[in-house]
Amino acid sequence: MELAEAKQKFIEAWGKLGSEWGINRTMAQVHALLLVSPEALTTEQIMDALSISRGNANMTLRDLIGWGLVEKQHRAGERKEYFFADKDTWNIAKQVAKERRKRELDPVVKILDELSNVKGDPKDPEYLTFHKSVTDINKLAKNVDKTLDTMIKAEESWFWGSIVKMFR
Amino acid sequence: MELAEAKQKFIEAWGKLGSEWGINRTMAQVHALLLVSPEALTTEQIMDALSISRGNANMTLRDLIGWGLVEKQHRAGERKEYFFADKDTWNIAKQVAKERRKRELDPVVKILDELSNVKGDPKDPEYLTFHKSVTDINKLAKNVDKTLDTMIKAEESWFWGSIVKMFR
DNA sequence: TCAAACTTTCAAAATATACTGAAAGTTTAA
DNA sequence: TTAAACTTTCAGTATATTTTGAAAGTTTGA
Repeated sequence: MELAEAKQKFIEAWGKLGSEWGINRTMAQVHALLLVSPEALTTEQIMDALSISRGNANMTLRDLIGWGLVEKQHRAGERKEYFFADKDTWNIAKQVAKERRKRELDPVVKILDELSNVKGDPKDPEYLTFHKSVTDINKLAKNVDKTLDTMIKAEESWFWGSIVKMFR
Repeated sequence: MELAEAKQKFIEAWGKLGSEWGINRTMAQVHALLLVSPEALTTEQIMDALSISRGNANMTLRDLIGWGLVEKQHRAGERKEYFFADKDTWNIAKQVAKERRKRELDPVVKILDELSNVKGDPKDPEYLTFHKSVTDINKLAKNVDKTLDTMIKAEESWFWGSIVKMFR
């Protein structure tokens, strides 16, 4: 397989996985493109490589910066902005975990906490089932939350070392 | 807060979380509705509770059964089918992990394996960056894969016990 | 065998999401 | 201060996803 073809496949696969997990396909593709680029790229280059419009490229890059996955680079004597992706897989994973926890998991945990406190007739099966499901899911969500928090604060070596040993 | 209102909030929250993570909102809502129902429900009851069409209810229930989260119940002397959700949070988490691994993660790992083997000029920075990113992500994906596999095979007590102790 | 009771299918419609491109905005250097 | 070089915005458009609902299919009991 040619390198160019392989890059294309990588970009497609990453875009597909992203979209299946609720991340905009184009955003995942731009990220993939930057991941396989040794040099920082300009908006123009990204537009060309992925056949997307200037507006789309601009918004997507802004989002990626917001996720902490990409950064702008300025070069002396140049007006253009260059974009560069952090290539460290562990940083990427941590960053994604951190953002999704904050944006999506934490708000739900907040609601589940409220709903866990709803009082009702302890003889009413409707209430009992509601209460049990909500508190059980709350416990699970809090566990996931705590796990992600630990992961975010952890050192890379911890992940590649101890978790692998543990899970077997 | 009234029980009815609380149920509604739970259904909404679960639907929102689902859609943010690439799961059809209606599917997550039907699941939530069944989770808080002590008794199995008919298609009609689900249609009414969530204001969805018969077709949608039917397809969504079929999907939920496909995910292993819901099962059909038949009652003696009745033509109607009843639907019931497994209420065990641990089973739900395992089931979702299992399906998403199979449907979405494994296919990507397969592609990454192929791309890891693409050969190129070891002096070409384009190749080197591509190769490093792909192999690094492949390692991470395999780790996640292995972790999920262990989780799927693990006992509930293991999860609630040792993982909680570990992450702190 | 019939028809009532129920389930499934899927083309068309509705809705939600993503993208475009041109205009407006900003920065820089002469 | 001007204008070229570049970035940002967002209303309108396009695309993708989800939902509807009526027709077709199936099952059951008389």
